Amino acid sequence: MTKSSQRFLLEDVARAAAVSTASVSRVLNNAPHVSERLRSRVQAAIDELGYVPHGTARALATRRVGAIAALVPTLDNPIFSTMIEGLERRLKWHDYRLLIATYHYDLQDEVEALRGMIQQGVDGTILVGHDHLAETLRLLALHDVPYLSCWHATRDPDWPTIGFENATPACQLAEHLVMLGHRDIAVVCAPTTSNDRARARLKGFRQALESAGISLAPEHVVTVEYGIAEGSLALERLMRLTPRPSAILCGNDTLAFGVMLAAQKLGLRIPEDLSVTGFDDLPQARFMTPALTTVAVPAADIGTCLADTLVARMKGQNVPHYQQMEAPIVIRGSTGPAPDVATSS
Amino acid sequence: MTKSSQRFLLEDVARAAAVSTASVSRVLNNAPHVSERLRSRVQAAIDELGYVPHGTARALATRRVGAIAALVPTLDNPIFSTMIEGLERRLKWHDYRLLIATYHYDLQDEVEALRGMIQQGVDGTILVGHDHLAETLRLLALHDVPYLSCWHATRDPDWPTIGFENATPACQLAEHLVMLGHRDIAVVCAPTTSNDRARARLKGFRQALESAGISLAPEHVVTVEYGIAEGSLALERLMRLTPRPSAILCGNDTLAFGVMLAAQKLGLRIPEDLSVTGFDDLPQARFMTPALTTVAVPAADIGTCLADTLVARMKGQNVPHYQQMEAPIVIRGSTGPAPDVATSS
DNA sequence: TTGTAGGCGTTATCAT
DNA sequence: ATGATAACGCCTACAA
Repeated sequence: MTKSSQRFLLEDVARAAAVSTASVSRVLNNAPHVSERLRSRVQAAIDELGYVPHGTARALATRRVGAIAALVPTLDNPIFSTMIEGLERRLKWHDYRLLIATYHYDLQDEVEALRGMIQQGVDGTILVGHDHLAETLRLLALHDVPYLSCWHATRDPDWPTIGFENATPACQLAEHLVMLGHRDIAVVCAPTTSNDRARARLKGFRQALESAGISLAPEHVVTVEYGIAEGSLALERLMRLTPRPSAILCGNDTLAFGVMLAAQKLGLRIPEDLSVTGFDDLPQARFMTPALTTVAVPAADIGTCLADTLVARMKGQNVPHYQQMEAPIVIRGSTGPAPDVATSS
Repeated sequence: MTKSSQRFLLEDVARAAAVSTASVSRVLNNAPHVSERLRSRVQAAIDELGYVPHGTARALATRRVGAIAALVPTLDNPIFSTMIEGLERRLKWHDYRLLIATYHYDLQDEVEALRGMIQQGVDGTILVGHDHLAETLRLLALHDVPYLSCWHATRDPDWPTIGFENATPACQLAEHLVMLGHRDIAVVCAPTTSNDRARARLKGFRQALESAGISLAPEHVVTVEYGIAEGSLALERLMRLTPRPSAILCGNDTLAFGVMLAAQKLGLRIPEDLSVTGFDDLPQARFMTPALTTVAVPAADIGTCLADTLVARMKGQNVPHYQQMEAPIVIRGSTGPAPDVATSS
């Protein structure tokens, strides 16, 4: 009934097996040059005592913790939790634990979180996107923590990354609308400060429209926080414009849901009166009525790939600095010919 | 250009400030009995060298890691990622890091994950639900790791918990349907093995119906995996029954979405031809057409409360063994009078 | 108030 | 192949 629930130490195992602590350690880490006789004797002692190695002590001696950190903007966006799922599963497979911190798009918070993780002791770090404070990079370098960024496609020597193009599919979505005859096109996007992905998508939209000779007026770009209700508000604002846009490009699926809802509430038919696009391809996108035209972001695959690549890098293996995954647009029922075209035909 | 990027140690700070390592340590942990003069001198040295304490070494000496583990079934269900969000934010506030592992409703996997966490060294653990293997409890006790369970309302001396009733609101939902005149009621639920929450909900449904004199025949209970498509399949199966059920109780919102979609596809109007209920109150529930009648699960609050309570417990404070939160039913448009009633009136 | 020295539980470098 | 023993980096009695 002692206060400290006497757990056993490596030393106890050594004593029980009548060998040295070094030998126990060797068995534990199945090092070479261990006789089968000794191994089994030690193993028996381990089993009998129910000995569990002390991770912290091991970490101190090894200078390897067995954990990596993931710093993500938020987990409330399913696209990130899906990525984390993939990451965690694969890390577990590699026998690494996952530490998580969120910073809600506040890059200073990201720095603090990173500082905490480094102090905690992590063997590697995953960051989202290309927008970070200089301090972030400095910390990473100072403590030479292996790291990887993701979700963007910027080739930057400072930022090894596993990502996808945000601008390109955004561009394709806009071209798709243009091809359908739309000329009055508006954009609903997430705040672009500290969010290169949102910026890249907006840039893609803009670029495609401009090469089609369509300029995106400031009042045609509405920036709102993430959320269904927010998307609805954005549409209501856009529908007060004259002429009304015939198509809405949304920065993500959730905003698109909000836009579609508001449209229905306004009596607008989709896609006959209004075309809508999203970005992410959340599970429900294909089930909406009509199904949402969007971009399929390989969230789970990115998570898996991040795990494999970071582990390889931590092992000192040479891994590609830049890995790009496909983020194809998927065209569904929420986009259709522009009303004018339909009418005038 | 040495291999090891010379980071500074506490010893270096001591030397730079011309004090003992003990003094530096005292400043670091702002212990009492430190003169202001010494403190500022040490602080200056710390700042100048950019010294960061070595968490692992500190953990070994202190026997306190500054991290807690959360073992959740999955992160692909938004209800859990929302809880994790709340948990992580609050833990950060308490200056704790969060380790995450998922076990996909495989309790043996949960044990393995827990073992990993304990070995890793965590100061506390969060578990979901009341269904666990005996080994889970044994590990927790053996290593006396403070722990908390959540999401259920079972009063069990072994399981301190912060949760809510699953059966009660399920019951209320069923009663609500009965009150609306429904007699042919079916249930679509998630697999109940290793999932006490799903079981409790099913039990609540069943209980309410039975006290209304309605028996839930086996073919009226369809069990499917989590997912929208799965919900749709379940409804298709149920609609082959004669007579067709006039109301569907779903184990969670996602299944309910699937059910509603399939219903629409079959030309059934909701709620005129079919009433549908969910459980969770995901963000989109209120935005569906019609809006979903469901149960509002306080996911984020649970996360916050878990953090506060676990931290208090780790500090040795006396905390309630059992905390219950409200999970009120919210009645919306997806439920309405039974067709027969409407017709016969 | 400040300093000295031993300990936290493993690993890893030497010998043997 | 196995065994001593010195790190690993910090905390904390205990001493001054």
